Amino acid sequence: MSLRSALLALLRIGPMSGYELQKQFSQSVGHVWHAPDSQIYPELKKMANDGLITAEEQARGSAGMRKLYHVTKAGQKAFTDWMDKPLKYQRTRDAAHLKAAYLESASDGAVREFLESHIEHWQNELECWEDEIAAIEAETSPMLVRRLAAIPESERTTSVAYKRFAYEGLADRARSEITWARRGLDLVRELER
Amino acid sequence: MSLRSALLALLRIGPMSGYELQKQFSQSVGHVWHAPDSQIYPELKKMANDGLITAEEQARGSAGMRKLYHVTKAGQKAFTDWMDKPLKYQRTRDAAHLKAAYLESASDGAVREFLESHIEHWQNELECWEDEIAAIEAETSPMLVRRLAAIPESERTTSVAYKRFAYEGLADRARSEITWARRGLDLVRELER
DNA sequence: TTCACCATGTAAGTTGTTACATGATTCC
DNA sequence: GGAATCATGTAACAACTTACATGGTGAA
Repeated sequence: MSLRSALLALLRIGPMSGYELQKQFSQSVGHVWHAPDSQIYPELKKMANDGLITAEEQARGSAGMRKLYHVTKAGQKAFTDWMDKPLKYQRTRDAAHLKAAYLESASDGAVREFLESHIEHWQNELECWEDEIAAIEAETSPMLVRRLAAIPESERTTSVAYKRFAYEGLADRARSEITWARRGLDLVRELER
Repeated sequence: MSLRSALLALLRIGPMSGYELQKQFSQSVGHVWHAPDSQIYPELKKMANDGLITAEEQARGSAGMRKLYHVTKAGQKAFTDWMDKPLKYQRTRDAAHLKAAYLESASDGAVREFLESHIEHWQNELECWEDEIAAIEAETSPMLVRRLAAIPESERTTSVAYKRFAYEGLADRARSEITWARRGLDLVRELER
């Protein structure tokens, strides 16, 4: 259901094609909720079937085609319903921490490599999110600018504040993972003695 | 592949039935990697087919039955291979932060409820993990005790240290989520003015 | 003309969710 | 005799992954 909500959230900014949505999912929103194109196109079709969006078919050139999706009233409602109803939390499934619990069974080099690549992974994530925060603050994020233009002035502060808040949470998480893995490297050194 | 590795990790402690494994997945390991029984039983069958484990059938009473699963050499290898090869990180899919980014579209009460239930959720998780850490330190965790009895003394410190390290990472994450959501509640108050 | 980008998908397989389904044993 | 717990699954569905498959447009 979250993919659907993420798509609705983007389409509420303005009508978009599957391709444009897909671009967003490989950039901005994609850093919060990832989805490949092979999931996006079928989902859009299903959403159109369910009446949440409508496809406006446009010709491009002589033979090219594209479908611009618009959110319907039912779609708006589906989105605000999702916003207003409590989130269902998934039970934990954390491969890195599962592996960490059995690190005594890994070969010497593998432990260090694991921790170092954990740091690298989360440092990349952190960078993405810090860039997003910077773009939000500077209001250079194209989607945010479009969204802000479409809503009354009174809501703009709130909108920016929550977006920033969301990405800060993700950045916090990344920092926490990095700190943890660094402590792991200290632990390895300690255990070696 | 992580479910398989988690099952192998447990079975390396000693032969167990599907039922016992399932119990572990609803307690200790289940707090790191969740799996329902409907996933465990078929996976055990597949693992037996793949030669990673063997089932020892035991009668209980007159008509009762149970299968004790043992790890084979191939299973041992599969586990250490998983330990030694780098983890593939899943791309981010975080419903709570996705929702947070669009909180300006939620009704007034829903924002607070969302943040409060986020805190509640992560406080529950934190409690589980802190209990696990306490059990690891006191060496009262039955699985850990069994494992420690089966390995040479020299490895015991390492084994305990990594287990503790893993759960501390999860606890850190929970704390980070709680701090974030609390900051969110502050933000709501600020925006109300 | 060729390359980057626009544009839209299908297909097969794996993993995970939710609900259903059944029966034995042990302890009180 | 009844409840908790032991014990093992199936079925239908939803979500996600990986790989494949195709063709148009626009600019250098």
